[in-house]
Amino acid sequence: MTTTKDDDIIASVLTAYLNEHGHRKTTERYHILKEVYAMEGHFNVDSLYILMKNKNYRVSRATIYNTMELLVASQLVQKHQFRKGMALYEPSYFNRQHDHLIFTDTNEIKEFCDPRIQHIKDTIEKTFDITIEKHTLYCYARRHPENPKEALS
Amino acid sequence: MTTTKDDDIIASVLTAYLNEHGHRKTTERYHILKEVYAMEGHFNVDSLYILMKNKNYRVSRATIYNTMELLVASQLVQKHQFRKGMALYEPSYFNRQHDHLIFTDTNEIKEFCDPRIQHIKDTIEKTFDITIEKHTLYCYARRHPENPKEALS
DNA sequence: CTCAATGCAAATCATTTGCACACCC
DNA sequence: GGGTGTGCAAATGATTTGCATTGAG
Repeated sequence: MTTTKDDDIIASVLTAYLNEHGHRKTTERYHILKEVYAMEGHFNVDSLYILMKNKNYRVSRATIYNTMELLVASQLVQKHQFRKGMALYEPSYFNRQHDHLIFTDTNEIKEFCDPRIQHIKDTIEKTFDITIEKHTLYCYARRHPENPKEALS
Repeated sequence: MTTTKDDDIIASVLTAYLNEHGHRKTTERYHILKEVYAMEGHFNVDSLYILMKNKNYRVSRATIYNTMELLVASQLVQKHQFRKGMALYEPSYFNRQHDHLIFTDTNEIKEFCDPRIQHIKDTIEKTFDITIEKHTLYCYARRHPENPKEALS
């Protein structure tokens, strides 16, 4: 959920990015950005495509794929590959850095923040003398264990 | 690199798993297991397939895919999706739990162990009252920064 | 003997690409 | 106007699936 003001902010972030990189400011790019930020939770390209088609936007999957790449590059969106198959995306401008807990049986995804991950990254950067550009920490769990008896022990 | 003794150990682990799950102990499964453990570093299905073809094994990609799934299920192998495209695998029986640092420009992959990741997992398990079955922590960095000047600052 | 497992080739499916047209600069 | 970006449809590529055949139990 974003307000009109929020929409203005993210649009200006995109504009800055497009200007800086000499890309055109097409209407499609702004439409996609708006709808991305209207999505709830994590979503895939196809669900966004269907949604926009239903709203009578004239848009193609190809353009959505292209635009998602720009949105990821401009830090407005994060892309995830939690499992095989399609990638999932999430708007990231108003959220602070978080990691993910994936329930493999219900497909639920929960987010968590733990400051210790940053400490680990700091150590790695010093150890290898590099700069970490991004990280992904995915924890996989199951809500309903295959063997309930084992789960109790 | 594995010794003959190591090969016996991993073969017996596979045997135990196949018995326990009522799967047949086919020669292909043991051949694939042996060659998997002879691979250096992380590898993909196709490189394993080519290698086995060159060694004159009669094997198909389909069988390798099926067998890799068994090897992952039996904890003998770990599967990774570091980037889009093909999955990478690594034998895991003789290695202790580690995480990965991926260099996006050189495709190099380094491993590291940090005990704090276990502490994070412990916290998540308590917070959500669940059992984490596995996790992946991938840190992405670049050896040769796009903008060397920025890298210095 | 029987049915799970194999090899092969065709099918799948998310994503990418080629191309003619549209519209941002 | 010129060329980047778009929509559409066809291509791609890793993985999966169907099916006739093989071989483990």
